[in-house]
Amino acid sequence: MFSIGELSKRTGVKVPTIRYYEQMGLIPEPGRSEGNQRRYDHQGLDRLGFIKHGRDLGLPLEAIRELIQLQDRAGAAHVDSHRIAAEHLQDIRGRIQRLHLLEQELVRIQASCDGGPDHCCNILRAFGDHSQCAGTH
Amino acid sequence: MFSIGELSKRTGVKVPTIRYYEQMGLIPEPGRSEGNQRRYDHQGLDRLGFIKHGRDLGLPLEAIRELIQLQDRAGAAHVDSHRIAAEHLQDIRGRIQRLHLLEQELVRIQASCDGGPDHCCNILRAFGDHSQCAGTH
DNA sequence: CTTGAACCTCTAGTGACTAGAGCACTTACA
DNA sequence: TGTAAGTGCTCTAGTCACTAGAGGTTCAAG
Repeated sequence: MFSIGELSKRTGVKVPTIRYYEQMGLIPEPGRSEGNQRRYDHQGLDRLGFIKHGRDLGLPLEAIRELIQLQDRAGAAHVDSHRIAAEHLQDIRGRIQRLHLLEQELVRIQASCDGGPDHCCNILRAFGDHSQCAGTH
Repeated sequence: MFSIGELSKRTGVKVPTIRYYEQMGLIPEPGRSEGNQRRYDHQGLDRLGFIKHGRDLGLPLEAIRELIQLQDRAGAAHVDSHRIAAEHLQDIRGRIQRLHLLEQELVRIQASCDGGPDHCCNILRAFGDHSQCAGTH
């Protein structure tokens, strides 16, 4: 049995965040000490570790909540967990693509001014002028 | 002179968002009709277009606010606007890199189950188990 | 027994909007 | 000139995933 601070240290999740997860119903309310302080065991540690990993992977809390419910009733878990993973993968690939477009765009904006001291900088104009952009965004 | 709805149509920025930008001080308070409705001209259109483009590029409103202030006092704009662009480019490249790591990670998680009907799916375990991950996140 | 760190609850703030309530105004047509 | 639809107004509250702070209590080491 250990305190919320200890749990925080072991998982890397900040103390207020742990309380927030509890409030959101993502982790069950733990037992308490005589003085009303939270006391956790390895189960709490596992659950929080699962959430942490999901968050690090960029899953929204709602998706994590779904996965947790799947764990609890393991029967139908198969198809759904694949779906969640696939959806998220698609989402991430879309985000990567969009960021690549933005990268190109910013490179173009930077190139619109060579940075020389006597040069009239039109980087601001480039920021404002969408019509110069190659892609859509 | 045109209404907020017309401005919204021309820029692709939603009406409540325009009002929000005004509230945040990103666009000046426009003139009003006799009945107290906002009336815009091409200046308002340009300003909002600038903000829209910046947002599409992923700049936070604070960075856009900086750029707008640079436009107003054009002297020192040079160095600062380059700095803002460079910072943002760095940020975007970092995000792309992190997303690539997550992509690999999700592919690995998906591969941990071949999806066959008799297969014991451990995709949930893979989600929970950070120790299997290649990279840090 | 004392001290200081860690804990408690509660409220409010972040960014960038979005949604809704409950009204007022504008505009096109009869 | 009347009216109805559409658009506009302000204000408040909600979103997500936390984070910060106030003001008080408990725990653990010396």
